[in-house]
Amino acid sequence: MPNKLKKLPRNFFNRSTILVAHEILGTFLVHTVEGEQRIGRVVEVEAYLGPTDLAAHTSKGLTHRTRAMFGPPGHAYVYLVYGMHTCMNVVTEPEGTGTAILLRALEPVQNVPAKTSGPALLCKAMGITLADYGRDLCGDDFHFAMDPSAEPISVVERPRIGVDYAGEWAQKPLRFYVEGNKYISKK
DNA sequence: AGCGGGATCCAT
DNA sequence: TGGATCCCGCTC
Repeated sequence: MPNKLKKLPRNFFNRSTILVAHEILGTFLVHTVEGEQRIGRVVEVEAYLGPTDLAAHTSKGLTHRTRAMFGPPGHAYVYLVYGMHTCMNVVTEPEGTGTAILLRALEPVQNVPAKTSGPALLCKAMGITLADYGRDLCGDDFHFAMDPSAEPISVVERPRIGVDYAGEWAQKPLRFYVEGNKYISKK
């Protein structure tokens, strides 16, 4: 268990997406579900760099679905994939930029009832659904927090998963994870 | 109005 | 390796 946690302010997210992707690793996602705090430590993420990034949903421009990803930083962009799974992103950079960070794996910390390795599995385990689309991530019941006394971590950079359709963008090292962590979704 | 595909997961 | 399963975005 971590020591005292300090909630991340909105300006944490209003910075370069790649920087935020690095720095969000090792922080804690806190979600209160039915009065109970579920906590998972972020160990794997991917950066999606906006309309020029052919792997990003915002490369199709502003649509009903991508509205939240073009919204202000520090909010949740949740979407449905393959007709049955939900994935969660954290919106970064100023409103209108269309950048976000996909959560790919958490390390269970507290009140986490199921597997958290994989973007859809972690949503299920943390109780995140499409109802959380566009939700503020700087509130009491849904936020990220850091342990100021935590040891530094080593970050591994790899190509993103499942974006082979994105041409040269598929090769860019925009997947980041905590080196050696047991809960990484894929090798 | 219809069609094809997807930032996944699990069983085979 | 393929099936589940449905919303989105594009085309007709």
